[in-house]
Amino acid sequence: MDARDLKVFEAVARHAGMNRAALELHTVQSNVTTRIRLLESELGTALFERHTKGMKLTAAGARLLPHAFEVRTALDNARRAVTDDGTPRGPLNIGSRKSTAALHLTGMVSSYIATHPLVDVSVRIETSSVLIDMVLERKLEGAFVAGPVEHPDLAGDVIFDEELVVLSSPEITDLSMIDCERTKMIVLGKGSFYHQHLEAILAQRGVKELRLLELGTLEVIMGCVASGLGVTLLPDGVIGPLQREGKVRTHDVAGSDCRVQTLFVRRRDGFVSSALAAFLDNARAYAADPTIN
Amino acid sequence: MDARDLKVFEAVARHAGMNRAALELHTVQSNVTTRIRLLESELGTALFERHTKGMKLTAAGARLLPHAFEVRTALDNARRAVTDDGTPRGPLNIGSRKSTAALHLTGMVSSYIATHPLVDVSVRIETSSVLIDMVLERKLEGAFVAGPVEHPDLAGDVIFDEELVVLSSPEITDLSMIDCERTKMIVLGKGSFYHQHLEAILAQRGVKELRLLELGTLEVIMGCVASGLGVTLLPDGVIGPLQREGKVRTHDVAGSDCRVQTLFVRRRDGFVSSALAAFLDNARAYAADPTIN
DNA sequence: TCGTTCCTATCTAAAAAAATGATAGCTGGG
DNA sequence: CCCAGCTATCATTTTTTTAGATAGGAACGA
Repeated sequence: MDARDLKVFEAVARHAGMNRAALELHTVQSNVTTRIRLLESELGTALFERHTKGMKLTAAGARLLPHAFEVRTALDNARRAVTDDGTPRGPLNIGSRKSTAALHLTGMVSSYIATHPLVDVSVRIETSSVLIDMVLERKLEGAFVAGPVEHPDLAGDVIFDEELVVLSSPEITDLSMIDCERTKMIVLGKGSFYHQHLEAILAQRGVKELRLLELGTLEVIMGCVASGLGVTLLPDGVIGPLQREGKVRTHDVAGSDCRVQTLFVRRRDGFVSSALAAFLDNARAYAADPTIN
Repeated sequence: MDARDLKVFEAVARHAGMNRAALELHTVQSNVTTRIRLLESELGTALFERHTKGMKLTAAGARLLPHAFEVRTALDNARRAVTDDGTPRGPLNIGSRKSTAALHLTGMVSSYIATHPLVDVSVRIETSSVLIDMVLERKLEGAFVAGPVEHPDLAGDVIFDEELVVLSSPEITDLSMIDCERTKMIVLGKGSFYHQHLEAILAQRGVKELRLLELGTLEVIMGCVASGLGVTLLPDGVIGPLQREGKVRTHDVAGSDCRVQTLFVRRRDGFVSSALAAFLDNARAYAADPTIN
């Protein structure tokens, strides 16, 4: 059994037919027939049931199919490993959930592209579950998603592990002081993790039915909070200056399990290019000290 | 690039020479030379430095080598997947640390071999770290080891998560009553996890310098404890009957972080045979209810 | 210094394997 | 009943792989 045989096998399985497979493989049907027959005789098992309208995987064939994929990706990774000489270069396709992007991506990416000018970075913004699917389908090399993630094919590294705090204008010394009529919940994305948690926290503290205000960037949100337009929920690490200047006030929500972990997930069998490895190093350095730039 | 090429590549890398590789591959040297040359020209990189005394991997070659292994094991797994028709049969090579073996192996294995008569079970008893190495080297399909285990190539499942209790004869109502002169620490293995913990717990409770008594089986240990010969430390799940009959007394050690996790670890890229899958199902069922037999 | 040994590179002819194109045979649907 | 669409098989050509022989370079020891 060889990788070539498995390629043919995979094509036949996918198209459920030798003619169609031959077309894809740029060869002729008789050839495909022979290869499959030889493969079957080598393995001592029928891999397909022959029907007048095409081929159908037998149980043994169905068991083989995922391994055919594995062999293919292993060969693929091998090819890339040779090409990748350790200098980060070429495309880097990653994903991020919206809030992580808003809070940290600029910081991470700007320092990265400065030190690695040969890499073409592309960041796709989606929800965590969409990103996870894209990573599983190998459409992304990895993605920042909300933890925890448990999947046998995924490896996850905790990059950010942040305590969340409620932010308000300095006048609000206690969350119960909030004027429900005039104060809004300010969030990066409607329905996001932060939105849901903020709602839960406020409800728990007797503040109910606040209107929503969705804003796209961290700076605008902070401005609006400072001016008393509403409250928001953010990791305490990103607030820094404004708080020190007394423009906003933080409210601990220690009781409410408000720790958010952001993982970088990638396929375990995926190839870690130099560009990706360097990006992760950079991200971890940034997470350890965001001012590092 | 093909799996065959990688096999040749691997042999040359391993033997650091084409003649020696040719010998292993049952072919001639000229052939090996050609294959390597073709592979290099296909990849566009030199994989070896040619020296008068043999070949030495270049940086690119060194990057390729682990992927060559991966391709080989992927092909290996593919072959096995076809052969393995879902009925557990054939060899099953696993390992276990001593204490897990003493406490649980009989229970797990006896029910397993009863339901899966075609499997040849072999259990190797070693320390956790030795077992982990053996699993990594693919000498074992998996092993019961003490958790936690963190290794990128290993997948671990928690099978047993047990609370430890100190056992004594019924007369000892408090550990401080222990007569240091006459009472011994009874353990399955000198220096084991249980031994070390028992020592620490007793020291913490002011009981010091007990002599050691090492016994091979659980039954003997329980007997000796019941007769007042000494104290021991065991998972609370395995004690059952004797305690209910009032022959031994348990002493909680809640304070001292005495929870022991036993993981079943295996290589992530290893093939999970039907025999192994069935064994793990069986083990989990046993762990959930040890009386299930 | 010379010969021996161990290594890789290269060439040619033979053998093996793979691809092709043509043909036959099967089956279900119009 | 014939046609469309499929797989199996065969003879032929093409490509790839293998074997065997030879050349050349470098280290080692007598």
